[in-house]
Amino acid sequence: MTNKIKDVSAKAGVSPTTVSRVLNNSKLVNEKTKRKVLKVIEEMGYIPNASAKNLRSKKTMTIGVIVTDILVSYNADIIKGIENMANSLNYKIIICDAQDQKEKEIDYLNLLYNRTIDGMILVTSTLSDQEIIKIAEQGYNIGVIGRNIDHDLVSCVYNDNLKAVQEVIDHLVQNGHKDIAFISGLKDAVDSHERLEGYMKALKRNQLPFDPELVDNGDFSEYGGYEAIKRIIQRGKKFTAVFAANDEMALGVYNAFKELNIKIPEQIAVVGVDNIRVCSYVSPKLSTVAQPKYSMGALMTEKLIDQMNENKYTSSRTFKVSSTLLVRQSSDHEL
Amino acid sequence: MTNKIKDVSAKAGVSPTTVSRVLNNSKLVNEKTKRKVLKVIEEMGYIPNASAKNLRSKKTMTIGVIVTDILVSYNADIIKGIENMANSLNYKIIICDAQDQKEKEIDYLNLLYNRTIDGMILVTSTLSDQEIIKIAEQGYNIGVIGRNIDHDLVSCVYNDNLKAVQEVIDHLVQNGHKDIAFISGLKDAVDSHERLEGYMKALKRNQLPFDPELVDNGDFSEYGGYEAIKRIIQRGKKFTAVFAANDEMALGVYNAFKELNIKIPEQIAVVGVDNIRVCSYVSPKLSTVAQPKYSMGALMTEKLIDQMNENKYTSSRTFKVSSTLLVRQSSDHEL
DNA sequence: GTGAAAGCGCTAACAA
DNA sequence: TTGTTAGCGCTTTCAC
Repeated sequence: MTNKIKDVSAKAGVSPTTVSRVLNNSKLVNEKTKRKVLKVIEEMGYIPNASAKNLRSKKTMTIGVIVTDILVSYNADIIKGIENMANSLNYKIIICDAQDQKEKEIDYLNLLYNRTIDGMILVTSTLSDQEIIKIAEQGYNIGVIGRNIDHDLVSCVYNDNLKAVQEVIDHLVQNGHKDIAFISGLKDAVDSHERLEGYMKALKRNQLPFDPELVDNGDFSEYGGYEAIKRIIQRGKKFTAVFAANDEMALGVYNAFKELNIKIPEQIAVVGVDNIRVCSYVSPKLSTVAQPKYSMGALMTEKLIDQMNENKYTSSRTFKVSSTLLVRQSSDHEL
Repeated sequence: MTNKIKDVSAKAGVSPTTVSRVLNNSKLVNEKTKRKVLKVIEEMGYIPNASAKNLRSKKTMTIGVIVTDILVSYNADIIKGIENMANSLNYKIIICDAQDQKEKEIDYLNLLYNRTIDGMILVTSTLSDQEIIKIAEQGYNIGVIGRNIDHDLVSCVYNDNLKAVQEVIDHLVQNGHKDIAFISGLKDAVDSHERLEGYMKALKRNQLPFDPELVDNGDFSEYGGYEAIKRIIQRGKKFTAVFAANDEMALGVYNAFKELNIKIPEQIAVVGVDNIRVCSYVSPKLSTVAQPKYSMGALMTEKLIDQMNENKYTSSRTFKVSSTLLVRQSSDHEL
């Protein structure tokens, strides 16, 4: 069988504890002893058993990440940020693809309960604030990306949706647009509420009326955006710009206008959110709001690990990050 | 503290062993006893400790996945296939983003050695065949996606590159092309060799001469493709079609021809490989070779888990999958 | 069908 | 600075 600490300690003429101390970089060990032990470890090709260590130390140095769908590039960018930061702090990550099923999401939380992982990061979860708070109050380390939950035990990194939306509307108004349609996301998504709120506030600030007939919901998919804009068009109201709550739906809007032979941006301006890769490849290039996804993942991870190790209440567990409006061809035209 | 098996067994009036049997669906337990134990578990909200279980049973039900870069959609698709299959077989996956660094890749293999994971899947690894075989011979479960390693202990799922390339060349020849440039990938990538070989074979089969001046290497990036095609153009040879070893490089080819005001597909045909999402959004839509990425990931996972549990030599650990040529606008024009 | 005893390989607590 | 002892919580014998 493989070597154990006992084998190393016997060969090095020290106790298992000393070997353990060397392995864990404890200062409580003489430099000379350390070198001797290290040499034996090298010679024997000894590798510590992680399961035994986990059991005894009650830590696994692993963080779980639940995402709705790995393939969505928004999530992939965040995962990259999480993985990189985790790795640099000696943590591993377990990826959980919930496939848009709340049931699966709840299932994955077992990794937290059965101590497979030390903490969990939820990327745009479908769990309610209350459900998440309850988990945190049971003593589990949990963080959420994309939403602000007001609780000392839940770390959050989220976006300043209001500011982002206002920036978009201001930009469109500056280009002479007065009738701006808005395609919101799923009705019960937190982001959707905030963005709709931002839309209304921004209209007011620009002294423009709010017309509910110019608003509809999509499901964040390309086809959902296509259908939503079709519904808005059918209502017969005039509008010269469309703001979609994400890029996928904005692409659906492109499809609808292509069918109708309406030119973007000459006849209609379109702006999305997320800055997915396709934005720069479609014609015309799609204006969008870019979120610092990688940084959001990295920041969340740093804070969660901090929380796990400090294990104390800090008042600032919540981080609001800003996004950037990228004006491309699809909205770069003055009326 | 949290409940342990002992607490459950005491309350249920049975031995810890029996509780363990219930937990693991052993048949060696009376239906009545089982129900009783289950009821107590439910009441106490008992959750087994995974670390203890891992230590004792010498399994973690976890598979590691090393990818060069999560953000590359080719990898993301494969990961999705792996995650889904693993999950359905009750396994978890740990994602390792090697960020194109061989050093990091080697580092991650420690997860295998220290028993954090039961097996490892390499997605287009930079390790040599010999290095991988050595790991397998040490008794670790390892599988590779994207390459065929001829060894009983290494599971492989890879693509029939030769056939794919021949299909592309045949398609171009059918459309009247006789001078077909080829942009290969990194010189030392296995895929590159195979695709170049396929290119030469296909030319021969169509009785076309092979001109090395129509071949160049890129680094699989968009800009790499741009530079490669520029070099080929500068040599002054005539050609009417370009086959790039992946879509990113094909996009670089688009950029070069746009600069030169040369029309695709009227003046030049372009075909890529991978079927990344952007293909369908650029103008003209890019013809490409689609690999069954999701299935490759799923298949690999199924086979690796099989291998881990059967723990016996099987002669067929190697699976060749076929790809599909998707003819879109960029090559849909007869000369 | 059930249980008692042993121990997976490590580290924490305490003692020296 | 080092070592001894005692378990972490589970499953695996082996016995009944």
